[in-house]
Amino acid sequence: MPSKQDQYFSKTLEKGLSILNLFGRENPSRSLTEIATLTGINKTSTYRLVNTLIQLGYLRKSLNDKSLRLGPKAFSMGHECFHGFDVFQGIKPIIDKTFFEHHISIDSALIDGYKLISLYRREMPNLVSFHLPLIMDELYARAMGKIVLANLDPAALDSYFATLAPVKMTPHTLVDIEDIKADITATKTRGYSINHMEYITGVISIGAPMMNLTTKSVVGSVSLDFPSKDYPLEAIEQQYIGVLLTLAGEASDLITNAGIRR
Amino acid sequence: MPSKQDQYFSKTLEKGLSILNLFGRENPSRSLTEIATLTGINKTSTYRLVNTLIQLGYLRKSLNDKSLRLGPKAFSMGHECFHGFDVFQGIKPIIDKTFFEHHISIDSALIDGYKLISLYRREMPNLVSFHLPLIMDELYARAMGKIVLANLDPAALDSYFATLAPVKMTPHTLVDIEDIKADITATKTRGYSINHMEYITGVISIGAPMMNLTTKSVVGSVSLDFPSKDYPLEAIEQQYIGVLLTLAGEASDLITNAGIRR
DNA sequence: AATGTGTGTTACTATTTTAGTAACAAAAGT
DNA sequence: ACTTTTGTTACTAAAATAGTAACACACATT
Repeated sequence: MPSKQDQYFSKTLEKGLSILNLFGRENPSRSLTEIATLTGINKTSTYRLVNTLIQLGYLRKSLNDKSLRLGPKAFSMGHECFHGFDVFQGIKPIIDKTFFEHHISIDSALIDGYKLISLYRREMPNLVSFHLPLIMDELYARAMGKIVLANLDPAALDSYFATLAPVKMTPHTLVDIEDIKADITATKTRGYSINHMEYITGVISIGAPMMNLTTKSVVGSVSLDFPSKDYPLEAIEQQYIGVLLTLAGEASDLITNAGIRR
Repeated sequence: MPSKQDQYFSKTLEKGLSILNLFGRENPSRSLTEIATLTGINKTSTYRLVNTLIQLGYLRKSLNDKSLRLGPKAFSMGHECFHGFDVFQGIKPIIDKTFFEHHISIDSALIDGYKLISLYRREMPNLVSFHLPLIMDELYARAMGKIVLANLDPAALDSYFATLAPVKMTPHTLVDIEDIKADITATKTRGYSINHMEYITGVISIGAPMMNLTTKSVVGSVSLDFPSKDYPLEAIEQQYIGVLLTLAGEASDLITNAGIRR
């Protein structure tokens, strides 16, 4: 008898994908028992699913036949899923236009859980060329993260703070939970977020949300990034808030038309 | 009773992944029936799997609730699978080293079926900046493709030719099947492949295989690319075959150590 | 407005697959 | 040599999927 919950939902597929999602740049290699405990799937089923992924080329065993790693098929599928994502193609011209018009560094990202996935970015040479991670955890310390937090519903925000352990990355990073909460509240009323060298010394950013205008929920954000030595915060706020909000509006239109939800 | 074939293989997961693989840059949008016919999965099961992928965020429905597209979760997983693939990280320094030592354009790719997936590339400014596709179908017209074909076992090569419909991309492109077969044979005895403006006018390339030295099977290839106006073919062959084969050897070592198979 | 066609969705069970326990083998660590 | 851990296999109850068929809905044609 099928589960009453949802007959038209495949738990097996969900489990298989959850296994694949355990692998990434931070975790290139995992063992079978590790996978079983992390996913909560029993060992036999884990073995079956992992074996399937191996046979299909999504995973492979290391030479010593122990640890598992991503296989070439995962690489090629990743390729396609990344470049085939139409929003990625759609946001390019929007960001490029603003980039060439105003000559400022721009970044954009989508939410996945409590992480931000870098969508597309353009960088000016005047910015300290920082190798930004493509997956960002530190929502509390980044303009793109703050504006997302400010637009989450209270329940989601609470569960974010429940497990948050802030790390001081620069002298300006806020690490006290109450300070961060106050900052988020201020961000909410302000309508855009400010990151004053809290993530990288010498970089000031302002962020605005990408909203799905139909569901009225935040699905990502955009930011403008400036070298602090050439751009004092006051000057940025005077000159670039309009640019930021226009850009965010265009991005939100794209998101809404594409029907992206969280 | 479980299937006698393999109790430790999940067909459901295989089907779910095959659905996800139908999407990509060439095919950003598909319908349910299209998916069902392409995969050969019956409509109900397709519906279940697609529904699962939607609920998990890997797919989404367009606004008119008809066609399906990749979702943000596919994008983020793609990201991770792409950048988390250790061979991608491993080949970078190898190619970079050769690039800075010899100042030539270099490309590398892995096989997936009868396609080449671009792995990592460095390009010199002197090369006509061609936006190469990241997934390459025209194996017969590219140096990286030819050397792969030359190293396939006869059966695989036959099935490649069985469905091949060559397209003339430049005046030099070989489109007669017999010509192509002869070229592959010549490539095999030569040990490296030559592409003399068959893919892009003005670009000459030489290619060598990335081999898994344990299984003695080809898993990808590397190529050196030159602008034909500065580099006649003879000069390239005199000067760069050694560089190419050294590079291919290093790449093969990497592949073998990583245990990449086809 | 009526009709037909295609597409997505749901209902219903036979059939197949998966979960879970347990046992075993092979490494790895002590 | 012994213990512990990790991967693999056997077995069957329990659960999920496949397949058929019917239905609803939109769109196009008449």
